[in-house]
Amino acid sequence: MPSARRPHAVTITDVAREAGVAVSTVSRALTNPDRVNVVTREHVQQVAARLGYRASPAARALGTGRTATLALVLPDITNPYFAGLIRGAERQAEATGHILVIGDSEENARAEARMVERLAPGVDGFLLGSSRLTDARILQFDAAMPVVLVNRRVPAVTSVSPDQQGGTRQIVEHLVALGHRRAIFLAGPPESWLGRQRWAGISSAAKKHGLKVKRLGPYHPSVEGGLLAGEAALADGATAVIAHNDLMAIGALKRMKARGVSVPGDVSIVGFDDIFGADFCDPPLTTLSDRTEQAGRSAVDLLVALVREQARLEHDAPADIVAPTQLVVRGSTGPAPAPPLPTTPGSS
Amino acid sequence: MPSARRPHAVTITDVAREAGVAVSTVSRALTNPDRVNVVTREHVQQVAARLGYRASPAARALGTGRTATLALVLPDITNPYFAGLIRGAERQAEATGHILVIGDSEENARAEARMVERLAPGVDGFLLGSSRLTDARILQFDAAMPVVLVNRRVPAVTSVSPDQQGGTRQIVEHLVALGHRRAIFLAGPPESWLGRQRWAGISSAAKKHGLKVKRLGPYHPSVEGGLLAGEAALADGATAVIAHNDLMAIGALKRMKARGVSVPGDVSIVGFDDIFGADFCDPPLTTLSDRTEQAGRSAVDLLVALVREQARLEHDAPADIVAPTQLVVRGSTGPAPAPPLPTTPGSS
DNA sequence: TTGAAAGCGTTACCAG
DNA sequence: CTGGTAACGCTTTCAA
Repeated sequence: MPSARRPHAVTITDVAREAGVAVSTVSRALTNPDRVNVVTREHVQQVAARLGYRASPAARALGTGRTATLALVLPDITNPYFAGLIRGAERQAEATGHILVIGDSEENARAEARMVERLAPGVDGFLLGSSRLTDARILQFDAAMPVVLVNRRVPAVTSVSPDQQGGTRQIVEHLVALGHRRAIFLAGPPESWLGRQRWAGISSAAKKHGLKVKRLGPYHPSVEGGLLAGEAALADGATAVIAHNDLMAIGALKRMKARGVSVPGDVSIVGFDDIFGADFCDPPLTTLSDRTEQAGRSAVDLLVALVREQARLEHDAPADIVAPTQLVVRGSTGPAPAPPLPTTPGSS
Repeated sequence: MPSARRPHAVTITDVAREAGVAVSTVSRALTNPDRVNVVTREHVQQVAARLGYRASPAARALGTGRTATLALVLPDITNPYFAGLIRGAERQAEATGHILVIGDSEENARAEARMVERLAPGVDGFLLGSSRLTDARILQFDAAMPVVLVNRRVPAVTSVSPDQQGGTRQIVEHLVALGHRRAIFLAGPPESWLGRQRWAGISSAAKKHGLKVKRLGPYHPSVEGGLLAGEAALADGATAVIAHNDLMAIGALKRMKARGVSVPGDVSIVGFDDIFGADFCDPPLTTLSDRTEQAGRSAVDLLVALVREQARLEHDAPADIVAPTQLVVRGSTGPAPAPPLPTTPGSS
């Protein structure tokens, strides 16, 4: 009794037999058309089409060592911020003849490393989005296989990241222009490189402009985290709040609303990412926008190039794309409120 | 000069040599542990671990005909509604030892079919989410490989779908209780089974409750589509609007706001899906909620079972999970406004 | 330009 | 319980 496996529908051998040529000729006619006589080639191609032949990816991978599959690993698939990245990556993967597999690390470095190791044998390379891994671990993976970082930069590793320096400067200048003198930065996970860049950029720009900024956190980079963070921000009493990302900003917004605090009357809020919803929350969110779909496409292109280079044992200098960011000013930021009369010290 | 392929790091042969046993024994020790003597097994496993052995998915797939890979195809990866489905599917895929590949059909039946055909040779089965294909095409795919439908039912095909009949009843009763007498349904794509169910359920419940409902559309199931749809709804003058999904509802909401129409003062709006953002738009959206992450998990479980059945040539009756839905009442629905004094006919 | 045949890494069958 | 050895389907030398 034959084993109950699903046989690969129609194989190259079927095509070869039907076309009256050797399998090697079929292989060539289909993958290296120029290495085959025109009439042979067309004949083979027709037969293949007629029979509905589809090459077995497994067999091809076994022979070539390449799977035509790319992996995209993210800390939180449900964060709308990543939707654009996923779509961009998926489209470009398809355009370059690749399949995209997806992995969620749940904001967890260990899970991310496990995911990479689990996926590694079956893919040609990795797109690591907002990786929570250490630089050392990333370098280690990068040494073993093609890796492109998105939203992260590590020396000597190919990457695509949004310009945080310019972005944070825009934010700070916007707030200063509105008369704010004290701001709070609600920090996300310490593992977030983008978060660290944001804090660094804000601190530096703030110093330059005489804005006092205090960092609170870390908080989980979600609406729930923003709820907590918003509470803490309220207690501090700054007139401007810069959240690690829009999810947190929206959470903070919710909390302000619940507490009867007017945004932007009493406090202004700024986020990062310009995610779905940032334009229709109440008030709409002022936020730093970047083109995630484009980043996804670029990242795939870079990764595909890396895979090819590896196959040829060549090595270009790693590319480092820094994509522009743009502050989208909406209703959540406004002029700083007039400072309250200072309470006499000791009168409490 | 050796070809520049990436060799599969450490193979079963390496392990066999190092452990002093045959490759077949290694294979068994690792995949059918009970078919091997305890001490041999443990020895082999240790050696494999020490060498960092990872089976080649390609080689395994070639031999067994199974890839341990599942595909999830969706009409729009960026619709937040699908985020939960993606996450649920991804988690359960991981839990069952599978890899999840993702495909976006861009609301296009032809693209969806192409995607399925493109992915088919490399996966064990398909999760078709909100498929835009015809029943006939789905049956055709289902005959050729394991398929689980999500958000769609087709006779004899395994599926997981939210209870639209109960859901639409809840919506209609809610509106009727608020005193609405005329409503508009803003339709999505005709290819959407869920959309057709929604219209059917609403019509039927409306008739029962004496609510007049008119259908407008079809519109693209996006915020942009909702903008257009909202305009049309305004022109019609009904007091309640039921949108194909939350994306459209939010678009309609935006348009109302822009037109100075009060929601829910002048018109109430109801959506479907309870997506991210439905709770913080202005006003928050009354919408029919379903558990997408759970649906994703269930769908993967069903698909894995199908794959196993196929391998054993067994065939259970196809499962049809209908998951409960729940109306989440928020600020976008309220009492119907008092009817305006009827204008005298002919006085225009 | 084409054919024959040697892998690629696993699994599964068949002996022993 | 274990070893040897065909497959699995394709690519890629190597010859002709």
